Amino acid sequence: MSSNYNPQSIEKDIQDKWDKQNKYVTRVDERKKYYCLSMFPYPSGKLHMGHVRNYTIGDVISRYKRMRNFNVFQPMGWDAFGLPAENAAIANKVSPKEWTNQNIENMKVQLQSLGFSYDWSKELKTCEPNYYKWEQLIFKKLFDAGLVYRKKSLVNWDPVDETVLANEQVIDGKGWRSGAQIEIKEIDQWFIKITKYAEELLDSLENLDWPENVKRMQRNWIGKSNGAEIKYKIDNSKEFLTTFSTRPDTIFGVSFLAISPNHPLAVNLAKSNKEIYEFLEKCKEIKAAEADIAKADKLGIDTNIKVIHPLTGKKIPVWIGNFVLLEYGTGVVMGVPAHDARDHEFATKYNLDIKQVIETDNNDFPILQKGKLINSENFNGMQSDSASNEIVNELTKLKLGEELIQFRLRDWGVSRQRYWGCPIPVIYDGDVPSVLGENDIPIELPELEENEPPTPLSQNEKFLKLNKGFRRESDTFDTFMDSSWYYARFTSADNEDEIFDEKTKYWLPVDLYIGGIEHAILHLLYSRFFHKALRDIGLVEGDEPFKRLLTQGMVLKDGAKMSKSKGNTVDPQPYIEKYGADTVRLYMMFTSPPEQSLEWSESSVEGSARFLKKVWNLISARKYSKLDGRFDFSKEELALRRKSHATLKKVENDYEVRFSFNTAIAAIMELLNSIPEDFKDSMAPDSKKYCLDEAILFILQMLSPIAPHICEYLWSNFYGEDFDIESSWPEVNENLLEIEEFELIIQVNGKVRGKLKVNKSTEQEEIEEMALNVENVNNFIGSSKLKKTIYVQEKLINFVI
RNA sequence: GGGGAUGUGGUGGAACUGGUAGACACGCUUGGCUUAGAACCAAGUGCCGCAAGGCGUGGGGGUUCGACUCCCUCCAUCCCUACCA
Repeated sequence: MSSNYNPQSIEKDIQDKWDKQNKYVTRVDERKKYYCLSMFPYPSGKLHMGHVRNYTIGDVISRYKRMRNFNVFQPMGWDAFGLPAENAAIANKVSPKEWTNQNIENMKVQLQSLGFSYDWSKELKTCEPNYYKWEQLIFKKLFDAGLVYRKKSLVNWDPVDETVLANEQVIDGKGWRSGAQIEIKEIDQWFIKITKYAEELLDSLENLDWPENVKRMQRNWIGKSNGAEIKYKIDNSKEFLTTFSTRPDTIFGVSFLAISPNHPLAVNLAKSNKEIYEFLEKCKEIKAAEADIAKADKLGIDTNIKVIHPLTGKKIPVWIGNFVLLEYGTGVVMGVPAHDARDHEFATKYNLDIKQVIETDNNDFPILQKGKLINSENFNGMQSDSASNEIVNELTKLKLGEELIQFRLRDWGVSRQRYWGCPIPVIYDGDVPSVLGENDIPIELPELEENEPPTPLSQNEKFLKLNKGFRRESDTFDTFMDSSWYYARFTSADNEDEIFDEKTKYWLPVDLYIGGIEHAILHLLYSRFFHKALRDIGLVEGDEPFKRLLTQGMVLKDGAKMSKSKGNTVDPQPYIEKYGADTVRLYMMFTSPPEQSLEWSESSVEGSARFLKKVWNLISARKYSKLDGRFDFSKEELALRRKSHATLKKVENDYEVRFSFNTAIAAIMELLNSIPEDFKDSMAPDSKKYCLDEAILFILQMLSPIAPHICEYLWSNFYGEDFDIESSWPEVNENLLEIEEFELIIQVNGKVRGKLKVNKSTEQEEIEEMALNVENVNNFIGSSKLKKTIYVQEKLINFVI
């Protein structure tokens, strides 16, 4: 007699068995490899449902691929450096290291209790010298390759705490702890030349098997634009102001130039002009995040400097505008109020000229579309595109401009003024930096004393001070550095002597990368760049790190992304304890398709638990009958077999092509529901038993990637221990899928008025006649004349009257 | 401000290529079982309507024999915006 389904005990047993067998420790072998990677977590404390969703998707695919005889590598590790550890350290008086390691321990136990088939022998933590020494080596190699440089750049400065703040730590322009008005400050920082790879990063998106929306976001972010550089001579000076514009055709509509508050000219003017000085001070109160700058009121101040228009020779005023970014283009914008929305807003506010130079029917400024030029001297009557060419030619002749391709993408600033990060391996002799090489690394992060709060390394004299007046670099790396190459290090994480090895060659690239859509741009772009740079310094092969990408939608709680810092996380633990890991996994996969964002709700967890119970009740007390399948099956028996095979076909497609786990589960539920009662009777004839056995085997195999514990348990009980469910996948018998009848939908004027079972071999004429004779259809057509009849093969017929 | 998504019953969602809207679940209703409850089983369940039928995929408009699906427009929500990860 069967006992009740008790997930807690069987899950523990099955997991112990896997452990004992080292089942998921992976080795290079002759099978086809499949590297399935889920984005490693920041160890924030506990798992939340967003993690569970992400990691269940990865595990389902890994397990499925294993059943299809792939050599699957699925590692897991920790993105262990970062700001929250420092915050926690200050709040709770534990060192960032201790806090992080404790969190890792907790989260690892949770991951293991969910039964994810990770190869833990390759676990890595980015906060260990063992990992970051290689990052320091990479930095040295990038430096030697000419990809690293230093330049001044802006940070949010808290004048009270005397620290640099992350954008997240600035709330309404105030420091989150001190409450002080922040100010934008310029400091020296390290940059990596990602822009050198802009063109390649753009071009090689083409062939990636990534979701179109992610590719689109990356394309827009890189932002290649064709335009021209145009020089405006400063009146009464030999200097020029250079602008970049994608619309040189509107050059006759320029009525002002706007320069960034951080532009050297503006900074210079502020030294002798009190009003400008005050304006710049005011601009410093807006935090250095693009969204904040863009949303701030557009403010400007006239510098009283004029420039000479390169084609008309007219004098044009130069303004300072708080919306102009120094980092993008030249930090100077040519203002064309009639044909640019932002310029229009600015000009209206400050009463600057608005001059129309493109003809349109209505004069609703701004007019953004291209068209025929007016008010443009010799260029009147030309169309925008050819006018742009002609104008650029003219400017080139005058040596006042030239055609230019510009990218929106900016170089990557990797300096952070923090404690809990990878030290940048540099020492200074006075102001002169040298990047340390292989023999001098790792530069280890200094340990903190008991109860010592973490302060930026710049305040740690013991660490900074070296012999003979040398000093260490006090900045640490952006944590995006850590996560930009971990996918490669996983393959050789057990190798202490080399950064990468033979295994790296075997496993890379990642065949499927799974993670949150919020990483669509930064993390994924930095990793793609790193891979190309690592390739060019001879450390890896191939052009791209991630062959295929699956971006899961966010798990929301109270309408916002679930995250520790927002304090709206939902811990899976109580659910695992109440229902078991299989139910939690099943529920997360069933409740919505992976790419969609999902508002957390537990309302139907019960349904998932109920389904597994049904599976248990059907199978736990049965044994496989070992029949050979040579029967003359009845219609009913064939129907069940057809359902089994059709479900298998659908599930294969859902797992492999569509990543649509909710529909796969629904199909398996349907199959289970469709088994007639009399097939389950112990006295049922062998032919029925055979069909039932087939359905049971299929259900267990199809479900096991999602609910591996219960399926493995039931499988060995039903089928026997000698054959592992993980090394088996059934085959679809296409012959069984053939049907001789189909249901015809009959429409009148596009509305369904009847249905009819029709034999597949029936001719169209006969079908029309049969359809017209259906009583309800006849009622609707009555004596009306048929205008048109549309027949869709084996599907539908529509009579238009 | 810019970029990317999403919007379907009371709820999560399905409809894969323009062809039956609401699969599969949750919830709810009724009945069975039970001393009672839980669990389980059976039937029903988009809305309006006694019915015939009509209406219905965020709002408005369009293309089509036919639109959740394509086009235009508006609205709402979420994510990213280079120092949260």
